[in-house]
Amino acid sequence: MVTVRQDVHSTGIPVLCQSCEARHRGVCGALDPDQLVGLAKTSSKHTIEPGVELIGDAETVDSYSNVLSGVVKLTKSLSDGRQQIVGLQFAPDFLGRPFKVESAINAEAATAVSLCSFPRASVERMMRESPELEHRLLKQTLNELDEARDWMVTLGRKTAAEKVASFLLMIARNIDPTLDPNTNSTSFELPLTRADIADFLGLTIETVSRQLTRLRTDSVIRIDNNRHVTVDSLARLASRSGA
Amino acid sequence: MVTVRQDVHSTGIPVLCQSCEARHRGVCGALDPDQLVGLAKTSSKHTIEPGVELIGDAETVDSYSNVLSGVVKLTKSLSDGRQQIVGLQFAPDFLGRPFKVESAINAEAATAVSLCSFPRASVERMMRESPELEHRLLKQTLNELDEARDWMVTLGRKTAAEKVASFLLMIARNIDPTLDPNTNSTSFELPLTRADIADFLGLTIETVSRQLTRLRTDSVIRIDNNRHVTVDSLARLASRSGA
DNA sequence: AGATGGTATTGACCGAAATCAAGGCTGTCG
DNA sequence: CGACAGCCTTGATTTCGGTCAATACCATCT
Repeated sequence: MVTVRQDVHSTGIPVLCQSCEARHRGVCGALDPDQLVGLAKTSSKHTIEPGVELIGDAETVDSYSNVLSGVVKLTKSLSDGRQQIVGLQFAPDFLGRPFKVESAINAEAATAVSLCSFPRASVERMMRESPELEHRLLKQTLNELDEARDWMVTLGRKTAAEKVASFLLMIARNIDPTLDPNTNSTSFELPLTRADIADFLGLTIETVSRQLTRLRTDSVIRIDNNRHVTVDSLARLASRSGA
Repeated sequence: MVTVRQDVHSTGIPVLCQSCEARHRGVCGALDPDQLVGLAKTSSKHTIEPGVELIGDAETVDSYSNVLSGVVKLTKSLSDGRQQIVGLQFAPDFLGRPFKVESAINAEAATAVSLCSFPRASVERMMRESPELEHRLLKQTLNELDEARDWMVTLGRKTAAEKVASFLLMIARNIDPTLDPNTNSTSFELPLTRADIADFLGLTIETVSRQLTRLRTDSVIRIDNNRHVTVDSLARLASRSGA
């Protein structure tokens, strides 16, 4: 028998499913205790290795998930193999496309990822019963739309140097949402390889590499082990991001 | 006293507000008759000239609108003036960003546009009362997100020639939603200038012009008066769009 | 008609990023 | 250990699209 714990997470978000004692804002926060018991019964926690495909292009999607930790990349491809990353999902984002059985996009773990998944049917039933859940989904979707449009500007109008700087800033802000623009130093692990960054920015790996070395030789950032980035001057990084 | 007519439009969409006897799917279809009377009282129809700004960057938005006819372009700009069109709204799209007072984007009439507008407060009240309305908004938002992500692929990974071909196909499909891929000929008025197309595709006007002349000299399309496009071979256009 | 202004086309040239190619670093496995 | 595979960096060269500049087209107004 599954029981539901109702602790409060340090972020203030209720910890709801026993199967995933972690922040869970995307879905659970909108439900009442009875619904939560039902949801907890059908939910399951997964840990996924980097590179594993979560949702294949043109596959039918039979579950929805909350991202509990790690980064998931959403990609689209042209028939000849050219690829574009169209979104990154960080915890506690919701993963899945309501009202459509077929997915036109690919979801893949960029880092190690832990997920809490629910069967499609449970989520859709609960959406019908609980307007508050749909309201939250609408809010997340509107945020994702804003982000997508911001990246359209980056893709369409920024130079390679500006793209890379914008990317680093975006990652820094997502890893540490409390980051304020006045601090001048921060550091984080890059969740993406050079190839992923290139696919995200519409560039080649060589160009990404060259721009990163340029930021390095100009002492804006340092990079250890290809992954660990230290930003020495957030202001200088921002000034190179094309506003 | 305002009365509400409840005819059915030729598209099957109910015609609801007296002030805008036209298709109106975005908002009104989700409301019950009582709500509609309330909405009709506060709604107002506007006709807007090409080039007029509807929502300014960083302005507060105090109304929501349905696009009844024409095309609205949504743009974002960098501080140095570089501009990117991040979306086009065709009838019967809904215009406005719920849950946010400030708009980060600019909306401008690309063609002559007619709108049916509602005060922010009416729409938000009705959203609270009517889950069905929120449901429709969620669906439209998800569709816009899909479109935005499709364009991210175009912006990031397609060549200039593919971008222009993709653009023409997208316009053709929006102007005539019943267009099936087997017909080989269609024609329409371009709703955007060369400058707008360039801003949409992340190119310059010169490049857009050159690609259009190339399609013309290759007899894929014809153009009259800079605006009226006839596609002679939809299949050949599609084969140049990069899939 | 001629003048004006907005919009589109065309050509010559240039430069940023792609492509091609070589080599370095790190970790794993025989 | 050495060989191998992945990932990243760096350099040389090419190319696609941008920039600059001239011209054309068309509508409107005098």
